[in-house]
Amino acid sequence: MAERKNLKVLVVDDEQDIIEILTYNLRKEGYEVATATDGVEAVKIASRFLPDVILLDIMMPNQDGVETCRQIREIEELQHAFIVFLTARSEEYSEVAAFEVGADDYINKPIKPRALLSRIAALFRREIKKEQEVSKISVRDLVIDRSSYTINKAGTTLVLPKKEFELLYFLAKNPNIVFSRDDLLQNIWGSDVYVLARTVDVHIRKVREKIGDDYITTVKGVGYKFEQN
Amino acid sequence: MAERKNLKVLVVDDEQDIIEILTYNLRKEGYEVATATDGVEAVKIASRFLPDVILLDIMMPNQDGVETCRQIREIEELQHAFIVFLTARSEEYSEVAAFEVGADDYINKPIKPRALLSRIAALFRREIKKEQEVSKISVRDLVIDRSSYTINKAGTTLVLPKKEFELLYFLAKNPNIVFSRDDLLQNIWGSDVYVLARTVDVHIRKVREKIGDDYITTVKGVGYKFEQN
DNA sequence: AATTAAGTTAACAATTTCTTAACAATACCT
DNA sequence: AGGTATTGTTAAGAAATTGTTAACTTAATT
Repeated sequence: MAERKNLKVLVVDDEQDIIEILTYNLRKEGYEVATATDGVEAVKIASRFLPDVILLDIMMPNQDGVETCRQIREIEELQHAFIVFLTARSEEYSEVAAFEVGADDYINKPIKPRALLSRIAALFRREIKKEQEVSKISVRDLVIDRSSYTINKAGTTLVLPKKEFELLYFLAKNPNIVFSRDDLLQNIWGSDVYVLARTVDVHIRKVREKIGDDYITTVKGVGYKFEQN
Repeated sequence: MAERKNLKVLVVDDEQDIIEILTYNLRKEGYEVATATDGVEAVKIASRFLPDVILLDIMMPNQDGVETCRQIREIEELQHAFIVFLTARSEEYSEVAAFEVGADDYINKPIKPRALLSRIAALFRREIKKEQEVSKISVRDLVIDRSSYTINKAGTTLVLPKKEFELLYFLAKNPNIVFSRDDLLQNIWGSDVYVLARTVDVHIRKVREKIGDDYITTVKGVGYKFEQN
């Protein structure tokens, strides 16, 4: 997995084992890694290492993750670093506080390396997408507006429920490309949601009901696609 | 859910109940399943069964999951098998050790069959995508586009059913090479599908009907080929 | 807490695609 | 040319996939 230009990750955890596993896996994927074993050290190192991602254990001696996060956010150059909290399932006390101080994501231990990596990768992808993502797209006679979750078709305005909107938006954004139901689930529902593939069909049906049958076509045995013309 | 070519899963757990539930669900999804009730047996069976996925209980009599995992990883042919640990929430002693010995994922009991299945499916999706090839090929006046599942011929767009599309795609990708009906069945239908060889003829006929007779030629007594010029 | 909306699942219907079998047509061989 | 093997073609029905509806579950809202 090359292609990445030297992204830097700072791992902060008081357990040496966890540091080792994460470091090992991240390096294997081509990330540059630094580590810290408590909050105070973390702030110190972060300010010099300038990581793109910070994996931060919540429960730590000396200074906990929430406070550490707050301090990191005050550092100018780390304003845009991704901060991901690591936490044991039980200690949910901080869940809310975590986001309040500016965390970007939240991962429960036990940590699954693959899941973690794919989530980190996703953070960057999201970032890239945000830059390119237009809130409004026009295809054929539809104007799909992300900011209001509405579809404008020939003067009339439709409001779609979230999933239906996302589905239409995703397909319309990638016209003429067939997506399998699993692809759609991955992209719209996310990788950690387990719903039946046929759920997609129901949403497709509802979208068609609202915008008409001739936008989304079925490729039997494969999936669905949005027809450009 | 077809589409999968005989993926093999080895289930290792000392509780008969769990084995049965998992086996039942996996078989229903079309996986080939073998089972073992302790670590020693697991290694023995794994080395002959050569599973693609190994679901491994951590707490087992005789030899625990971590040690078993280590031994399995030493077997050359199982280097790339996915190993997923199953564990009761409480016993987190092994969390770290598990990944150290090369586990790929980690699932807490009680196991929700659906989540498990979708996770296993996800493991393979990643693999399969890698193998995916060029999505667009141009031969003569045809453009065969895998991403939209369409054929473009001199400005007009043709939509072929899946098998016909795959057949044309395969032949066009390897022009001027004669394939026997069995070759085509192997490559397009897969190695575990048993249909009569003459089924190919029918599909060839339909493809010819749609794109014209002068692309695919018959080599009597041998098979079919796509004519480059 | 009750009500409403959204999302998911399950069941059945409708449709399309695939496969088979039968017969016709064609090429190949002696 | 006649016989044989192979392929072309068609149509019927099997199998697989998708459409559609309604019941149910979950989440949001009042």
